[in-house]
Amino acid sequence: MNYWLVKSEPFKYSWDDFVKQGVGTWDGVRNYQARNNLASMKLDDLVLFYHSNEGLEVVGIAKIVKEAYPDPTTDDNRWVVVDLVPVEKLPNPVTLKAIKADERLKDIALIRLSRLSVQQLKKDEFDIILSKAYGN
DNA sequence: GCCAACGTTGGC
DNA sequence: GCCAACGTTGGC
Repeated sequence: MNYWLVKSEPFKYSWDDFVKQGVGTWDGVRNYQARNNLASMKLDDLVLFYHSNEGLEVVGIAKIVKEAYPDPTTDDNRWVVVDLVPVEKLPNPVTLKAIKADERLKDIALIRLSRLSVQQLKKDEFDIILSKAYGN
C-alpha cells in the first residue's frame, strides 16, 4: 500500500466538487514526475487531497479505484490519469502552516518540491498528517 | 501582484 | 549536450 498527496486549486476543482461528482478522474497532469507517480498508484492506495492557492490545507482522503490509463483529455499518449473516490473529509483540515511547523514533516515533497502536483508520502508522514486531522 | 523554484525549449 | 530564456506553479 502506498500513500499519496494530490494538489488541486479549489476554484478549479475542490474537494466539494469531487464529493459531488463521486468519482474523480485525475486528468491534466503534464509533468513527468507527477505522471510517474500517477503510474505507480495501485488500487486502494490512499490519497490526501490538498487545496493549493486558496485554503492551503489538506482537506480529505481519497482512494484509487482505477489504476493509470491514457489521459482522455489529450491525444498525447505520454500522459495518464487515475480515478479516485472520496473516502472521508477530515474533521480538522491540516494546514500547510501546521505541516511546516512539524519537525517530522520537514522533508515531505509538499515543502521540498512545492510545485509537484502529485507526490508520494511515506506511511509515517501520512500517519502524522492524519493524527493532526483527527486530534484536537 | 510579486517572486522563487523549477521544468521545458531551443540555439549553438 | 550545455545553458540561457522563458513559462508555470504556488506561497506569501
